[in-house]
Amino acid sequence: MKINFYNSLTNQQEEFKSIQDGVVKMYSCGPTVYDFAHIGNFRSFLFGDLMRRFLELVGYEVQHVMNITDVGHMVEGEADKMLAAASRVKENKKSGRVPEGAIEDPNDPYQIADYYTKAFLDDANKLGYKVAAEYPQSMPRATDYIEGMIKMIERLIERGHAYVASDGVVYYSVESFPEYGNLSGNTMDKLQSGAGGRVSDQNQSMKKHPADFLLWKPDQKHIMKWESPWGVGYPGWHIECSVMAAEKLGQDVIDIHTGGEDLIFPHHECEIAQSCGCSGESHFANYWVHARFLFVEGDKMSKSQGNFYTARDVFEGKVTGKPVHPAVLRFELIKSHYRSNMNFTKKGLTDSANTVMKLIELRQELESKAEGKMAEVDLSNPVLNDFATALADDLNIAGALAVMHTWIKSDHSDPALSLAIWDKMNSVLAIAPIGGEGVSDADDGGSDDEGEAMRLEMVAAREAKDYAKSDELRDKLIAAGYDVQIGKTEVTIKKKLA
RNA sequence: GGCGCUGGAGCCUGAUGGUAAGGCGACUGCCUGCAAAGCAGUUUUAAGUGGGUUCGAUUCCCACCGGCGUCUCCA
Repeated sequence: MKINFYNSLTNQQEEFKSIQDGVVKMYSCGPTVYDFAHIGNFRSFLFGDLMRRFLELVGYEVQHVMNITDVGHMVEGEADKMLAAASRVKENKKSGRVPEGAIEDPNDPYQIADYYTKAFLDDANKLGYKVAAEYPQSMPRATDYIEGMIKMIERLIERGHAYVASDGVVYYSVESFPEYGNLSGNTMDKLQSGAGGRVSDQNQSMKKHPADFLLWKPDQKHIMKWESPWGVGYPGWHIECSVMAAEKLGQDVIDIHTGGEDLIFPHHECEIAQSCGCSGESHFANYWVHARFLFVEGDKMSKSQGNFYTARDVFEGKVTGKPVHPAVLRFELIKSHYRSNMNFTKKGLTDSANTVMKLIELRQELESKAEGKMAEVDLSNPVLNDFATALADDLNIAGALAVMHTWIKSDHSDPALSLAIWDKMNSVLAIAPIGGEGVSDADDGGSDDEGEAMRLEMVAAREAKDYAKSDELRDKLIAAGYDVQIGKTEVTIKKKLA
């Protein structure tokens, strides 16, 4: 099957070929762990997950690594991120968002990072992020790789790509790497120093070139610091990804590197400069694939706008007023193309809930009809072939979903076959539980005691032909988030997914 | 200003040089005590603007306009 991805490096769709036959090595830039991850973060992460799962569907063995950034990097002119996190944690403890006892000492950055790392893994797991669910060893933490970063910096100095400035700071010399700017288009002559308004002139004076970026900063006072040949201090932001990608994936050139579009410059540009500067190879990753940003109800998501949602905000019902099943959020976040700005809306969420419910019900129906039988199916199956072919076209998810919708409506006279097709599609979509997947099925269509009590009361009322009472109970159940169906003699209720 | 992406019905969107497909929603009917769900049907003047190529352009090309990202915190 011919697979195309849009490569940010060349600004065009390219046919995908892996370096090693049948194996794909991919790296995704992960979260910084000094706050809960938001739905925008997850849109980008889940796009990487979708890509991974698609590649597996078509037969690749995928080695997917995602880092956890737990080093508090210095932000010029602002407080250190970990220090900022410390004060936020103190506030969150007061408000109860961070439970009592979860972080004993908010002034200990390791405890903060550890807490938010666990929270992230928990969210990612619920959302069916395969690496978090099944390969936690492929999620390295930056603080465990300081030694490797120091080695890479030493090698970059040896090879003439880095220098120690007069203030003791180690910088990467962009002029030593003519390819700098190939990914972002921000070549050295075009870079307008400080056009983004984030650079202070002060820190520029020690550099050989304004675009030179930091590799190691000696700083005794920094909240997280390590010994190094250049004094006690901390590493630059970009070096961790170069080091962890090489160490975890075991080679200098990898197949795919993903991330949010904002990471193209400077982060990914700098990663390329570091990795290639160190290895001498012409490429760090052969395919750079970036996800567009997410909007909320047509606006940019921002804390000041009040439309800033973490994944757990959505789960807990802070967006819709009702709890949302993680599978619904996952589906909502992956159902639009990764290179378009998706618009996250309440309506979209309820739409997704309907689709997810429909799929789950179809599977339950197929399962009971199949009576334990399961067919073997592969991509020679026309439905799956159409599904995979759509995704092979730069992850055309809408096309794949169109295939799926058509298939749902089609004839399912061979339930064992349909079940197998369903599971194959779901191995990519991961919106409902199949053996060992990350999404819990605890509340898929079930009901709790309170709902059950109301249901029984309703049945009794109906036997007594007390329709007023029956209707009242029905309204209550609906308000409590149930779908209520009244049959000839029975009443069934189902917890809605969103 | 540079570089890059993007523009379709109420919403999300597929394919496509020749009738623009599907999903959601909405509406109607069957069903129901009434609903819901399900099934059937309806939702027919939907492609930012202006040029160009063409017998014919939503599709290819150019310009413009709008939206978005980036230009040293960032998914």
